[in-house]
Amino acid sequence: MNLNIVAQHLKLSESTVSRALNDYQDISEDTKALVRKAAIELGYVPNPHARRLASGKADNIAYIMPRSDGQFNASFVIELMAGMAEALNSKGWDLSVLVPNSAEEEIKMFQKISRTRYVSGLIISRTFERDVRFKILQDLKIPFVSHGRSMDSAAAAWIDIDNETAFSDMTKHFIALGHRRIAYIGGRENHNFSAQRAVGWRNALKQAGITVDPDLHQKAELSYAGGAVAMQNLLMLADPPTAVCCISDHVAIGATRALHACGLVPGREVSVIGFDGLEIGKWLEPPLSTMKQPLQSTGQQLVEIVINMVQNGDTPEDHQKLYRATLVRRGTDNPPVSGWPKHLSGS
Amino acid sequence: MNLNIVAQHLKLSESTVSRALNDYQDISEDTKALVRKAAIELGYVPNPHARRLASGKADNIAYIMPRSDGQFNASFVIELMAGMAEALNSKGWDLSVLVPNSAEEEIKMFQKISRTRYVSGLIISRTFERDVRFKILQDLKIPFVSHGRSMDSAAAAWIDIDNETAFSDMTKHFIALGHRRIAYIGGRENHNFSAQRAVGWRNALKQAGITVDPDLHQKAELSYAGGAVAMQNLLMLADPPTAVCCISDHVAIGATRALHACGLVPGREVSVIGFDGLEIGKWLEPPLSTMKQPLQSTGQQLVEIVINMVQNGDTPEDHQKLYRATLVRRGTDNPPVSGWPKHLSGS
DNA sequence: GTTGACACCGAAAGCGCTTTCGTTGGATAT
DNA sequence: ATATCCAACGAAAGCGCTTTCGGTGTCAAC
Repeated sequence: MNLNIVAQHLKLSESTVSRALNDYQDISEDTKALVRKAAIELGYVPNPHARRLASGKADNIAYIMPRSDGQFNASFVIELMAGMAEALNSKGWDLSVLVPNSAEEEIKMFQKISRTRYVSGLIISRTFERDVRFKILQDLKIPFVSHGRSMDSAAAAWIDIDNETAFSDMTKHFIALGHRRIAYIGGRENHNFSAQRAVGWRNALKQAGITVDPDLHQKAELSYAGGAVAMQNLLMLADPPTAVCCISDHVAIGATRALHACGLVPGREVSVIGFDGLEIGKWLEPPLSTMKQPLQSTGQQLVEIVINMVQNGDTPEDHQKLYRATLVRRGTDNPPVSGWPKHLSGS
Repeated sequence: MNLNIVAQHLKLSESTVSRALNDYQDISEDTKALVRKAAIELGYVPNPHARRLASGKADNIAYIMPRSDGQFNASFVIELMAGMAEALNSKGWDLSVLVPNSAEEEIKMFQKISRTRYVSGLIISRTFERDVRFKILQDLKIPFVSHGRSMDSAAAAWIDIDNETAFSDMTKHFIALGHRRIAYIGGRENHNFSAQRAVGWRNALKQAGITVDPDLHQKAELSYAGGAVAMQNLLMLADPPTAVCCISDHVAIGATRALHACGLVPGREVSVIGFDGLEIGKWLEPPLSTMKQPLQSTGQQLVEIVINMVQNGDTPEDHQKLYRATLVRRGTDNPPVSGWPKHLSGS
């Protein structure tokens, strides 16, 4: 079942049928209708490879999936991909996933794409504070959009959440509840979002006239274990915090585990707020407070941006969007209690 | 940079270069070496679309990603996909993901694939007890492998865990700890694994001479909320269980939440074991006992099976593998305690 | 009646590769 | 010497589609 057969069946030429299906202007509406009808009846679907070879367009986009290293949030990625696949499918495009094992391998993938053009657009994520990929992709002239900014993303297209404001909001919320010793458990700061979130925390403290104690800034692995270790460090301080801002729900969960281990209750002696809005948080004891980012449609939007860049040659800079995260109070954010820290509360 | 240029550069014909790169037998080793060297130097990478059009082979695999409906385990899917992508990448194949919104849409995708052959093999998951997809894919002659069995998968290729044995093991473990009132929280049984796990639970009870109380068989949504509801139902029984087998870690987490809500401690009054071996379980209070399935390499194996079927025409039935899950004791599986259930323990 | 303009369609040349088949030359057998 | 065979390569026909270009036919305009 190919163009030729459809053409014969209609007693038209292949080229007419092709142009009719692609809605060219020099085909009459009557024949267009005829052709479309016949195509459906015969169950004709164009061969993508032939189409791509002839047109030189790949009509698919690739998503660089972050490697599963506990460093990221799986349900987040799934949600994102589902959004992408859906948006692409409605346009007849494909979604390929690439899973590089290392930064070098990722670059090699880019080069291969640039050679063969077998992928028309790219979506990257997990950006670093300084991220060479932006320059590389720009040099290779591969249309791409990033999920997350970078210091090198000024001329690129991206969607991101306003990390700084989010953690500023989170910290201000703690301050409003009456907290003064407010810690931040972040990542190792090579990831961009990690640095931004630290800034938000720090600024909110400064604005409230609270001195920033460097001991209260923990740098952890972005995992359950990392959160647990960081919280242990905080608890061992001479003057431990009464509230902790966590860079992710995973880290926050690890942190609450460490609290439990010391006989403390999250949200009582030490308040904790995570980030990501994972559903699992609802089902913990006590339920984890968090901040939620609107990722429902993020996947779709990423796709739409790339498609616009590929098809219409849109300027990347015109597609930069910042979203605001919202606080979800569930149970681990409360006013400070008396009797904690113990050594300060008298006998 | 295409075949033609490489050929001119070497003063050979296109066909010779092509066959040399594809390791045909009628090309001398000398020229093969020469061609390969030149290809690397010139940075030649064949155009996948042209290759696919000419050869009629797609050299890519599509994975039908389960829709994100809380019904499945996201990290599981990610892990699987990472394995697939890696295995495919080493062979130069691509991984596409398809996310159907409904069963009908999924069928349509199959039909499109069968028409255009733009995908050479398929990986499906989330099988139902009766699953029409097996017959459909066989009729359409699309090579595929399933992650999970079905009553209709006799002639198909699949990888699965031995659900029945796993839940039999789990139940026997509870019996060995001294439990007699052992409940099972499963799914609605249209999913195949759900039914199999129920059978394992039931058989283990029968073997131990314990009467199977239908009240102890809860059918829940496969989500946190579903687990919570099911546990509430169990707790309201006149004679509640002392141990609960849960179909998934998600359900188990919901169930423990319900226990906490009633002032009970998971692993004390009521023991709980989940299934999947999610890492999150380690970080709960108390840590959730579970059963772990070996999914490290499952993705890779799925891919290898499809590739073998596509390339060598392997018979599907020859690729059916059953894996055994192993118990991971963490904290919520303990012997029954006295004083529970209350009304049976006297005043 | 000739010219233009325009709407509509067909012919044909690719896109870059694979694969069949035919050709060549040299080695071997007779 | 002739016939036979095989290794090694080139020629050429596609794969199924897109896209440019040219060619009709029709109608209004001068």
